Amino acid sequence: MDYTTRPREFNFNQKVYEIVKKIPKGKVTTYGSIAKMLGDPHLSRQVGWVLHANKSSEVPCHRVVDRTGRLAPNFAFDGAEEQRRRLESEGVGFADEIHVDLNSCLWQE
DNA sequence: AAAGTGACGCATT
DNA sequence: TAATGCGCCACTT
Repeated sequence: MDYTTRPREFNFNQKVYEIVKKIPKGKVTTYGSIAKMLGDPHLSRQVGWVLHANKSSEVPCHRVVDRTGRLAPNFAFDGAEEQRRRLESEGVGFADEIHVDLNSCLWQE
């Protein structure tokens, strides 16, 4: 990481990771929620960027969806199907093929 | 260096 | 109700 030119970004990334790691099993959260927890509701896009940059890692990014509950892109993991499968096995309910049931599974501090 | 792009979200048309 | 536009910020070309 380049602290000189991107000090803010570095800190932001760390925070995002910390939050995502805290998501309990069987729950999901949204990019917007994470951004809000960080203090700036408008950083939702960056949250997505951070997760994409890290994708498959120690961070359970499959528990992060957009504000409608829609699963992220087919580009992540092995495809949206894989993500849905993982979420379902954790007990996350689905409204339809690509939308989680935020009503009962949305996690918030 | 400038413009285009994107794991988003909200307001407006 | 659906479609479009704009803000936000880092990345890529």
